[in-house]
Amino acid sequence: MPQGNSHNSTVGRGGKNFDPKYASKGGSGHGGSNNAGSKSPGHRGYRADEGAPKKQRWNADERAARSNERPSSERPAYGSRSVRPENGGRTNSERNERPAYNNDRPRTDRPAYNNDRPARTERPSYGDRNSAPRAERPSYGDRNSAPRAERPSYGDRNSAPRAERPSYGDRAPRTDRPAYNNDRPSYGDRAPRTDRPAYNNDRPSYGDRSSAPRTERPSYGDRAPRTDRPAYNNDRPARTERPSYGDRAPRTDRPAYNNDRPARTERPSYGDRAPRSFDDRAPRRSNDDRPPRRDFGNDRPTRSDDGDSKFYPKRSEDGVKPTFAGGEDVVLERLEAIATTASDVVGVSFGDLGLGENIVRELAALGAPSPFPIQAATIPDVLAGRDVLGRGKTGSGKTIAFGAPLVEKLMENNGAKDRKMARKPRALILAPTRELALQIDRTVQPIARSVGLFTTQIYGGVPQYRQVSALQRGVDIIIGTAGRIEDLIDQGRLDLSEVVVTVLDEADYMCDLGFLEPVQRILRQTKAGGQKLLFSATLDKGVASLVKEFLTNPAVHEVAGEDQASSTIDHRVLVIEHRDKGRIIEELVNRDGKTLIFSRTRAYAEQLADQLEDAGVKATSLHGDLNQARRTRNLQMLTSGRVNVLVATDVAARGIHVDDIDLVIQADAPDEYKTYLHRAGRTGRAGKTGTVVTLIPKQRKRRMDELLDRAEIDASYTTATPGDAAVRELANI
DNA sequence: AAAAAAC
Repeated sequence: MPQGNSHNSTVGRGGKNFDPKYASKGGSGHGGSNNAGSKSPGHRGYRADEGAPKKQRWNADERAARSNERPSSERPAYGSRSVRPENGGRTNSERNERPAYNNDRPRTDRPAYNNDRPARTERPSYGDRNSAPRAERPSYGDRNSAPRAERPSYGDRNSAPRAERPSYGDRAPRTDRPAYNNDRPSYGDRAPRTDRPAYNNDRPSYGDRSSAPRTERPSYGDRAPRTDRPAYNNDRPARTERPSYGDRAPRTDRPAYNNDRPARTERPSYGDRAPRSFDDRAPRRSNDDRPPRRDFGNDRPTRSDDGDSKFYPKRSEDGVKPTFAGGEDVVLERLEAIATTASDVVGVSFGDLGLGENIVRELAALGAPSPFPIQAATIPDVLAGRDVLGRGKTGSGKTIAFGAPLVEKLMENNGAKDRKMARKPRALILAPTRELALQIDRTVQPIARSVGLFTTQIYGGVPQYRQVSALQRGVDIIIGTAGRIEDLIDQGRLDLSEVVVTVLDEADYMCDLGFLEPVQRILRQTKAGGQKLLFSATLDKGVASLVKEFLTNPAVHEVAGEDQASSTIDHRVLVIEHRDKGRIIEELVNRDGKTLIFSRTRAYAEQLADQLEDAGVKATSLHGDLNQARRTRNLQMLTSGRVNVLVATDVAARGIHVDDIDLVIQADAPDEYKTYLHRAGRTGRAGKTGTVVTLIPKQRKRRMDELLDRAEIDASYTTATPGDAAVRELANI
């Protein structure tokens, strides 16, 4: 625990929502010492007095107002930064937290209590499942909404606190802060241990922004090579060729690669290799990813052969080992068989696809009056009970593609009639991140409710008792993330034995190292022979192992003509000096639209958000070092438009939908082309236009070329320095 | 190497 990185920190912070923990930590915490510590010169929290005012700094309006009062000199980024770190966050968080602490307990408790009690009393009476449950569960269901509804009022935590503070004048802040101080100190001590480790890494670098870049670069230097290699490793294993080369060749080469670019320079000498790698790689990778797209027809045979091995289907493929061909064959064939085009869907309605009236009506209310291609392609097969693999580009409507037919199927299976208080869940939707799970529920819940079914979210970072009580009351559809689901299973509070439909969203990612095994364990808990639906914008052979173990004769669907050429996204690459990165980003975000910035690390995301705030830009961050309440809140701030800039790690790369993000900036280039595609897919959704700007140092051009090639993206390269017309032009998009 | 995912 002590070292649990993000989680611990997350939990710790989240603890505020959870009295026991919070108390325990606080108890363990060194309240008094904390204060002292925070005030010590060496501490970030030092200058607590100043820190308080600075916190308010976050609000641009307040800044402006205060600027008169305070010398601008106080705000120096440093001061604020130092403060923020302790808070575990930024000024925002601090502000939010204070209100949060005061409000949070009430909030968390109230929603729960409110929801539970009313619900409970109601339900009994509801013996009438239909009406009653609906009425009630809305409340449950609306746990989200309920809290939301409430929050609005709180809602305005930000504004409220703001308004209050001014009124408080100095004293209020003081009184509050003392309390905060207690927290901070506690964090101070704790933080240093858990959180700070991460921050420490950065800050040293931040401390001096100039230095920060420096520290990062070293990391890049190393990382870049490393990242590449892993990729290479993946491919190579796949390459049967190397085997022919003997194992050594790959090995020897890699060492060279390790040297990174030296290796690359060598490659030139390898002359052949690069081409090979490309040929091989591109084909294979493309096969893996692209094949789905292009290769369906062509490569399938090979793939089928290749696909045998669970983990290295691709690798073995070229090779000649078809031994395990079974699983992959299925995939390949399925892929070829079904490609839906937009024209195929013209005039087709959801009703035509087999969905009932209530669901169709609800979909229309959700803004989906008629099916998108991927939806038209998969819904009939899902309703027919088949296992389905679905690939539709980012923002193409995959959630409804599995969510709507899933609900329809549960309803058909006499779910409503058999419903009972303690019934076990019959459907499970797994997502890689909490935010995505929450987002999926926002779409699926209303659809389910329209036919009298209930959903609940099961994910970590929040107290579990509400989730558990919901399960005890009985729910039909579970939407969540792997960790908490396994946790509740282990506790005997969640039984998946009646789950007859399981969905893996971002299925290829769910097969990545670290996710695969938990997912396998969970799938094994579900009803044998149950229906499985795997969806992703980059669905590839990576799912072969799951397909082989859990799917039967799956139908593979994709949408024809959905390539990058038909995309509504404009891709740009800015070749810059690393030291200019911060300033260039500041210039790029100096615009009206919503901007999502991706960073490779949590620490840099945090630092960059702070930097932008210091530069007068309303920005916030989203990454795993934040507690869940703040994660949710910060994402909501972008959604609501309270801020126009969100700096995030790849936690936001997949699935997250925020309307009208028209610019995605990759402050750090991604390592994998799939990551690029998913990050880029946060813009240009549902046919809208968007721009993706990737910042790279010139020595990364080669890698970037390779990545874009694998992604089948054509991007323009521009060398840029701060103040360049090219940068201003992008900012004026 | 990073990130995510439970407490």
